[in-house]
Amino acid sequence: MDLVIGTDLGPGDPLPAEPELMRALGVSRNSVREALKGLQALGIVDIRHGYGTYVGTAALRSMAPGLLFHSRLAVRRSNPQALRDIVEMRALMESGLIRRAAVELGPEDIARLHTELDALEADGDSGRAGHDRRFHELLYEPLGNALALQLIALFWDVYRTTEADMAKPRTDHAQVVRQHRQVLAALESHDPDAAAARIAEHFADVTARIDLWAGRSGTGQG
Amino acid sequence: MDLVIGTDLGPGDPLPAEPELMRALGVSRNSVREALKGLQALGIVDIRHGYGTYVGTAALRSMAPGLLFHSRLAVRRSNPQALRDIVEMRALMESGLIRRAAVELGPEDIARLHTELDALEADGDSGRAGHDRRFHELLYEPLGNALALQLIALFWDVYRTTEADMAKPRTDHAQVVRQHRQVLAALESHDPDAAAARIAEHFADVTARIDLWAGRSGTGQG
DNA sequence: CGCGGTAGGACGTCCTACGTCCTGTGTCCT
DNA sequence: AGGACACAGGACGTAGGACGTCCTACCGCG
Repeated sequence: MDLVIGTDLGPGDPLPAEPELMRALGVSRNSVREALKGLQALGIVDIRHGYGTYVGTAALRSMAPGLLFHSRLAVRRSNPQALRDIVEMRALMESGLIRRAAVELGPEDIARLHTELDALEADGDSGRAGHDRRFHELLYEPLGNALALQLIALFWDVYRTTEADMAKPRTDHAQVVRQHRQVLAALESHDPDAAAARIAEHFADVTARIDLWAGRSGTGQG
Repeated sequence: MDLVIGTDLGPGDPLPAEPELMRALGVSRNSVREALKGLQALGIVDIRHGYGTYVGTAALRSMAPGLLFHSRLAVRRSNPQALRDIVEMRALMESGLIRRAAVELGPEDIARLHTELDALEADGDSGRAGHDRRFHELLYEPLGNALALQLIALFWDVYRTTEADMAKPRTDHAQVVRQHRQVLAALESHDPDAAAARIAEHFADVTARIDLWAGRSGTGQG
């Protein structure tokens, strides 16, 4: 890490090859590779077979496996708290950001959201995940906070994957579409409070679904 | 990861030794070690020299290096946006959580916060970081959201370390103490709105300090 | 001019050997 | 008998070499 920062390399730039790192750092190739493997896991470098090693660009996608692992472990032990925590963080972040979105989003942003929402409604339950995720992305993309985008995407992925591990009550597709439309309506009227309230409702439903699962499958406390 | 989840291991439990993993997975020790090194970076396993390998407990501390790396890289290139993003996320999370804290914290929690704040004031600028961090931890520890605690601690660490990289305007110690006391007062009167407002003020100051740095040292946009 | 084969670089995997750290056991000294 | 030290064993850490796979670039051939 210090080497990259010290040599003025930027995201996407190629790192020295393994043999050169061996000489530069005075260690064997095994150690170099293990270090790179660790950095790769953290998203600091991007290793491409037969091509080279490059400075990474996305910091947070890399922690999805770690978070996912612990969540799955918790769910596997019938402890719903990890899922509740994730949903609470999503609710906190989105409730705050949606206020900015209500103020800052322009007509073309709104139009894109309408398009995505129509696609979500049309696709039915099959292709649902993709459009739902994309909708939440489009909500906050114009705000210019790359970290927020990555965090929300991260938690979305972790939640969705973990959810798949548990035999959960089916989601009401029509209800999801309706809630999203209400959020969009609040955005169009540039009403931060209403938008935040709608988002809060959405997440309250999600939490309720987790409680339902916890009640019939787990201990309720782990 | 699948092996751990599949064999009903929990956090803290020991993993099979490297030779056994070689046999179980049918790969060489190098590959086993590189895989473990990646999992270690993600906080999924905890490797202890001469002792053994264990299932990890803290999921998020592991992504500090990655986030830290990208933030330092951004600051080094005079791009303050990464820092602004981090502070905005802290503000979003803490503003939301502080409302729950205002309602749920008991007298003994408040007492602990007073103690920590006194220590912060007494220590002056030298030991400041530790007490400031601990204060924010104590605020949200009773809420039972382990993920939130880890995220806040993570962002706190990343922000503090990155801040150290830039020649920044000094923080007004007395002002920090005063702001924290105001937050605590709002908590004692169980007033969520006031607490959230005080926290928002605190973070507004932090953001202002970043803008000051950006204005005199960077491009303002990278 | 276009296509396919070939050479080189870079990462992926494997094997072997030795070093370091920790623990448990056994012996020796007190 | 009790405690300190030495030793052996297990587990992770590091090193060096060899070969395989993937990708790119170059060159000859049609």
